[in-house]
Amino acid sequence: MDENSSRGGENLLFLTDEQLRKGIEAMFFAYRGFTADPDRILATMAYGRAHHRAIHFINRTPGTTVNNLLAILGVTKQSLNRVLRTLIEDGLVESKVGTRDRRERHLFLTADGQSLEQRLSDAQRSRMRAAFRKAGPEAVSGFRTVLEAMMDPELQRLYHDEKGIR
Amino acid sequence: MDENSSRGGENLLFLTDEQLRKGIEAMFFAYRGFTADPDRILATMAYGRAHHRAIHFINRTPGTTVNNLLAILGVTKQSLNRVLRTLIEDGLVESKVGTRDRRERHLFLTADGQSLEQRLSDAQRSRMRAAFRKAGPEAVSGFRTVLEAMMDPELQRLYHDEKGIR
DNA sequence: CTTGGAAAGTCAACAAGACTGACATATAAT
DNA sequence: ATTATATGTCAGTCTTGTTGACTTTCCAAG
Repeated sequence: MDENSSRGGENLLFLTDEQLRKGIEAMFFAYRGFTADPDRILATMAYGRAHHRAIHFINRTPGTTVNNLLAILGVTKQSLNRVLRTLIEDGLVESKVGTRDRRERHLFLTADGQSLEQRLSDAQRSRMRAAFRKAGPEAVSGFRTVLEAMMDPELQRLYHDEKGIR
Repeated sequence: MDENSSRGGENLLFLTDEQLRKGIEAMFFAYRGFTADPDRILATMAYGRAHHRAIHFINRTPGTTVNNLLAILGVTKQSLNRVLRTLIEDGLVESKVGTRDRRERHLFLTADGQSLEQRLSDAQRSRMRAAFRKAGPEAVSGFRTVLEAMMDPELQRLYHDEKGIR
């Protein structure tokens, strides 16, 4: 595939360092926007981004185990445990001992947890919806394609795992 | 899954909650990949992501002032100062008193600073180059379009500001 | 049945990197 | 001379990550 064939030496088409730098800064600035809205909500309570992430993936995959969550979030169990403990204490998350394997804890959002999840993801979704609308379906498809290609292979799998339970 | 059904009258096209959730997770997983390579390099020295960001934007806009950098990075001056101080002490960044306005400090990378910038951005660029190659020019264009639409308007301006000095 | 090891949780110590608030200094602008 | 701006610094707090050591529970292989 010579989409970037070097005709005459250095014709890299769209892959100049300048274009790549632009892509890098796009990621940096866009990620700020991406997290800004939920961050504002979280700042009003004793929670941070780590709590949001845990809540998001428990909501996506109810009954997921702590180990599953660790793989998805990519943090240590001590770090996740601190977050989960506060969420459980505050009644947003419920931890149920596994039936098949009683060592495992299965995690669920309570009604309160679901309500916070809604508030947070509504804020995040509405920004993304606006961006998707403005950009159009073609652009959205490209957005998803590039982001997926940028993930580590292991995370690519987790990204596709519809319900995260294997 | 009635993805594109218009319930009631709202034509949501491709913007189902499921599609938006997928976009949100794509951002989350891709950002991990995006930072993974420079993070590995930085972990071997006494620097972190904050140093990388400062170095990146000083390299992009040599002679930029502390205030410019503050606006771009979106942190407090105390936080930035801690980072800049170590970079200056370690001889990676040079701070020059402004000629027009002697209150201002203009920031430059030293040779050592440029060399570290190269190492870091080479790592980051090579991942992005691979992702761009794999995805193709159409997708890259869409990627940039969506990310830009996701930024805060103020950051959109900084993103376009070619050399960051106004 | 015993034991090895996996899963989960706990405690402690620590660091990066963000924050606020208060204050100092030099310089520019009015 | 006064006020405003740009920068730097000290002190304290918070979230979120880390490592290391240890315990409890419990499945499964010997």
